[in-house]
Amino acid sequence: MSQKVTIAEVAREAGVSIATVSRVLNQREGKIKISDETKLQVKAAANRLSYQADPFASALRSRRSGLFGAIIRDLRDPFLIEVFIEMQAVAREKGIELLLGNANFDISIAGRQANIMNNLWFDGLILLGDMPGDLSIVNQIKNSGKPVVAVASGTRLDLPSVNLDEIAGVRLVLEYLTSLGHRRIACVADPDLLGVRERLAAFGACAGDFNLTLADGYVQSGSNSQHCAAECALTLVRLPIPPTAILCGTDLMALGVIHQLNRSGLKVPDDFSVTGFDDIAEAANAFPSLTTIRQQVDLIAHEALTLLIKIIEHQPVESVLIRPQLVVRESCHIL
Amino acid sequence: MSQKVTIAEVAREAGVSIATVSRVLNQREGKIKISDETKLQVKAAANRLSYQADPFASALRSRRSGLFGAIIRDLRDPFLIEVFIEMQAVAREKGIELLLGNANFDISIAGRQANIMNNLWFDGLILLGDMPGDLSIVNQIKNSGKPVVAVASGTRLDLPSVNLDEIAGVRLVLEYLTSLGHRRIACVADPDLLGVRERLAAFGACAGDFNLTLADGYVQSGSNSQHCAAECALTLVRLPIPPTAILCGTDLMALGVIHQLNRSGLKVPDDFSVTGFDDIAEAANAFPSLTTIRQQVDLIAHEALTLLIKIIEHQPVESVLIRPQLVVRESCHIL
DNA sequence: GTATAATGTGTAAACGTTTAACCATTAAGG
DNA sequence: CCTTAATGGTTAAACGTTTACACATTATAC
Repeated sequence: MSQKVTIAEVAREAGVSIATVSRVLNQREGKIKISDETKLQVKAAANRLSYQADPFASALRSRRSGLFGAIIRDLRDPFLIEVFIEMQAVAREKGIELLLGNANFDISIAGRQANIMNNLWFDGLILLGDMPGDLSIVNQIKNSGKPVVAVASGTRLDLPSVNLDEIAGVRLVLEYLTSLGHRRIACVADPDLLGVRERLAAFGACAGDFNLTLADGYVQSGSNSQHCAAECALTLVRLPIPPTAILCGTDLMALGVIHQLNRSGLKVPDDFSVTGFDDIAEAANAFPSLTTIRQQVDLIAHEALTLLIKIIEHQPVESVLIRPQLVVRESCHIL
Repeated sequence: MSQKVTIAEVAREAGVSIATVSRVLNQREGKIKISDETKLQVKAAANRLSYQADPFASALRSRRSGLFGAIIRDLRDPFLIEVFIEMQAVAREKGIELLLGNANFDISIAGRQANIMNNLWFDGLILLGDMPGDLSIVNQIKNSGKPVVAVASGTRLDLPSVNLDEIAGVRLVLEYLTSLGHRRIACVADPDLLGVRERLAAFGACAGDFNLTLADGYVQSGSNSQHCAAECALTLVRLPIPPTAILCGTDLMALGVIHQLNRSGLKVPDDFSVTGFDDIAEAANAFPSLTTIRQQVDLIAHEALTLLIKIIEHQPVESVLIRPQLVVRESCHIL
């Protein structure tokens, strides 16, 4: 229950002025130098009194809070969570605190209002995962003038962004599957996710290049959950001419597909080859382990934060496209 | 890029004093009344200029930010995530913003420091899931004098808390399993989780009451993930006298066990009955769907926030124990 | 020996609110 | 008609920092 100790008391204790204390503790000695002796004195005093600068006063005066905020589309999405965790680590290294603001915030008007309020606390904002429908939220944020970068949000957002090169990713998968002899390749994806929608589009666009039969019903839509993916899988295997391989829009859906196939007594990869996207942690532990496209989470996190900091410092920036990697595991089989 | 519009400008626009604007916008007219006419005028002016109070100035003066922070043990834990999402919703209803502060924060000293810093932004703190090992962080938080409540953190924390009545939960499961004729019941759990540890203890304590054979190797430990649970399951089925039912410490582990059994060609519930704990979303969608103990997430969220607000208002508080519910689905079978 | 620069520190003015204390004006009470 | 109470405001003092500016002192140059 320690009473508030202010900078003034530290100053008195150290026998210097308030300004000096502030300068020492913030290491912000631009033109101004402070003797090592005083520095030590101040730090000692601050320690003795266990002084903690009041963040509100500090932020009010300096117009910066040292807080970044992430707005995540869906807290239940394991990939986005991985990215967030990594970002938090990277931010911490840089002396920034990354908080998770609104999550699942597309639910209501109330959510949007709160969202705006929220932003004011943050020096910068990260949009994680693509934002729902009408983009009005994104526009509000853009108009607020807060530095912001979009991560894994699809490329059509007109914001500095970090995204996977979706087309390259899809090409990697198709190259691999066709090299195994597959021609009847189906797709299970959630078209609500902008990034995934790009994957879908790429799938359609590349199909020709790889000589694929794109039969009716080969593109199954469902929302990004194991449950929905399972239903899509059922539909696919019941088609008159079922596919031999199933390309899934996310690992989460791929896992759902695999579970459903197992359940139906079908073997992966013997009867069906299955691929994912993202390379979440569970992908490696699944049975069979999942062949997938890895998004390098650490790279994404690093690029995003670097971008955001550049924006804050008014440096020129360019969006970055992350190169995908094919991770071959057990879920695909030669035809 | 709207320039900052201050309360002074709103006051001028509305033709009233700064104080009046503040009062109207905060609805904080304790003894003081404001005519409806002026209220309208002020609100209109604020709207016209799209005024947003500066949160730092406001917090500095009023000593309250309207921000609550949650510190979550593990962002990958689906149950904790559910609780957080629900809490955020409840908080929003009350005009509070709940941010997710440090997550997975047990990783390093650096994390701890940041953690402390962080707390200063918040009016109140929620500890979500139990905190790692040495409790030094918890103690620091306690000493900081910040209002705090612990949620799903086990009961030995000496903080106002909201917890499941673990013993009652275990009894429910055992009652159910024994009523189905099971006597050889094994347990798969992560003893690192305080709450789960209590479940384990309850299991041991109740075993006698239910006439159970608690053979060697019937208690398998692993960390709270599908992967580890799968390994535990393997060990169990290979025992000379394997159990007929497996009680899992969390749904996550139960799912891991089920997947592993499926994989090994064993049938759930025909060959083994399996139960979970928590009732996460996936429990209902699993195959077979999971019989489990439901923790009422909405109730937990509501109680936690109510508790925290009471503490902030210096009202007397008592920890609450949530009554568990048995949810019977398909994963158990009569012996 | 004066002019100029470098170094280290203090003074005081912000930052944009909230809120205690005060002050008119009108209504009610005797 | 004077006093008291209620109503609807205003004024100005915080809140605890950061930081532009001024100011000594000492070092360096010429």
